[in-house]
Amino acid sequence: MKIATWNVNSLRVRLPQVLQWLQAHKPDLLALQETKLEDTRFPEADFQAAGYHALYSGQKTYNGVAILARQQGSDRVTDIPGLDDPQRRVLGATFGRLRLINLYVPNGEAVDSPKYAYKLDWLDKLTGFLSDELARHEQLVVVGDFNIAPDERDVYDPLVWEGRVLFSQPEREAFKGLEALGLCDTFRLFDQPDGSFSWWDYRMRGFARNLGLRIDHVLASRALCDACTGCRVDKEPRGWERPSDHAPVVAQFEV
DNA sequence: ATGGTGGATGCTCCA
Repeated sequence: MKIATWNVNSLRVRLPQVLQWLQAHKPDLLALQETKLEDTRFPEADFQAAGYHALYSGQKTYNGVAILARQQGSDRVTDIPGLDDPQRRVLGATFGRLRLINLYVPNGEAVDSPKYAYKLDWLDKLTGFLSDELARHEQLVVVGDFNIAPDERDVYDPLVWEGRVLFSQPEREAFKGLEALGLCDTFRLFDQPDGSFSWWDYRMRGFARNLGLRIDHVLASRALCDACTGCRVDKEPRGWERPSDHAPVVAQFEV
């Protein structure tokens, strides 16, 4: 089972790239974030033609999540229980025995912003939700744009980023709280090249200089961590013409 | 010098 996550920053713009990537890598599941499309505008027929079922929870202009899957999904969920949030950032579904939760965690803007408080509250509610999901599903995978770089290796310059949004201690503690539930960061189960990132700012030639952060993750329950045979960032699409600012992260499971 | 770049929207917000 190959599972991937990719913040596409507008599916309208990136649709040809997503279709090309699907053809090349043939994942069983691909989770997308920042589709920025209302559900009525979702290009379902294009994905059907490529051999994928689509689940989506979108909104105009901002946010929006989707799951492309080789098999049909069931038990779709689009909200964190107890969190009344019009922003479309959550999409979960069950595929066979495997439960997938796709997240677009709030960015937070800056540590002194109201959006940062919203982010921390969102992560707190998420933790409760995922605790329940873990109790229900032995095979749970939680993927997406977490907008958190978990440790020093995940930022190009830890000193520059210390205390800043995406790398602040409360955010990293929230990430550790997810790990404490029994979710592992599959990327760190394997040796990785230094300077492995999943997002590079469009500005200041960030990608060309590898000034990036690793904020897109594939977390898995214990049973699936034991069955994980690899996890890597596919930097290639970030180098394409008119790219998303994020690269796909791909994990392989022997299930 | 609070920049710089990209996406969607529509005289600006979000990342």
